[in-house]
Amino acid sequence: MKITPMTQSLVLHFGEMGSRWGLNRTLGQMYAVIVLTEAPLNADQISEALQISRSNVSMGLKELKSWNLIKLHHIPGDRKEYFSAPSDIWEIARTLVVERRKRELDPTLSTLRDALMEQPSNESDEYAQMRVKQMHDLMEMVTLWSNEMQGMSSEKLSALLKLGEGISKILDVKDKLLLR
Amino acid sequence: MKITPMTQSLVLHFGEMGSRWGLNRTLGQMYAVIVLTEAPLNADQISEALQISRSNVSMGLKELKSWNLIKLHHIPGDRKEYFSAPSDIWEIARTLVVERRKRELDPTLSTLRDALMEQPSNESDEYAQMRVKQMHDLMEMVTLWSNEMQGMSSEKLSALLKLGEGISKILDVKDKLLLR
DNA sequence: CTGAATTTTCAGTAATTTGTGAAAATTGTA
DNA sequence: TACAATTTTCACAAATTACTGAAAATTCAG
Repeated sequence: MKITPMTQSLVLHFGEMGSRWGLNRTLGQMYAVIVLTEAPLNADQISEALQISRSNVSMGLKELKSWNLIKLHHIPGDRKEYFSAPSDIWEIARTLVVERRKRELDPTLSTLRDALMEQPSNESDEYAQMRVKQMHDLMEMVTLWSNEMQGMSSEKLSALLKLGEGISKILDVKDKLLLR
Repeated sequence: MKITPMTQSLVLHFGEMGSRWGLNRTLGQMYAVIVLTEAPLNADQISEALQISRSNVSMGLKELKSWNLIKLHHIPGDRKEYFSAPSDIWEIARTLVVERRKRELDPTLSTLRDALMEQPSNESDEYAQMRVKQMHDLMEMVTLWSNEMQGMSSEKLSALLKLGEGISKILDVKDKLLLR
């Protein structure tokens, strides 16, 4: 598959960013080309578009699947598998947040809980445990939000984000409002 | 500096997670030991506690400084520099969000803007540009939030996060409330 | 200003991560 | 079931990233 110069430069950029996003260069490039192309693509097309080996594409797809970021299609009369990204960008964002939470927060939350169960052996352990408690509570709240987000419709999510600076005002009046 | 078993296991865990957090193993370990220790530490103490070279610590501190994650102290009569983490965990979280946004979103936002300025050369470019527009708008909203967060007090931030599932309800009644 | 203490830099090496081709496994159709 | 098409796995190679010790630079007390 040929790729337009515009897509090409976006793909390169997403490759660069991929590493900063917990993925890696190839994964970033692969997802870019999938997101930016309307028709579902098969592994060979991706391999050709990005000039990477077929086996590398296979591994990349495996990982994108584990992130729930791609949809699988079958084209009648064609044995190949075709892949596309969700058409709703909010769905992609929601998935990214949830999956990153699973990878970045959940394991730590569990380690922090373990540390809280331990008996502090001295003063410095007591301090450490106090810090652990703070981190734990904060991360638990973030987890709650991420769960909340998971269940929100794209419309609602969009409305929430659009609040932007309005959020501060809302916080100020929230108590009054909810008491009615 | 000796390190208690409890701190030790937390440090190891944060090392593992470090890589998932856009830092790296050593950076994760370094920040863990700094956050979990009450007294500010100097480079030699960190080097000893983590069993890594003095030069590695120097490079790590440089990076932690660039993330605005550590505070510098001087102890009278001692020429060494001492480092600590903010005592307010919310401040740490706020800084992390802002710095990650700088690294993960800002460069992409600018690339997306560039792509939007270009003249689509054909139908597939038109589709790509439509996707770019969606991503751009979404990321811009997230940026707005991150800026908002930057200016929020720890108390307010905490209150906001505590809303948790309440956020949905608030969204539902927001229009009514703000119209009064 | 001198020089000892301290921090930073950097070139080389070590460790880790990523990518490939070939072979194995799987899939689906005839 | 047989077999060709397709996908996956995996051992090795390539590329990238992280770590070290030695040397250079900086800092500051006297």
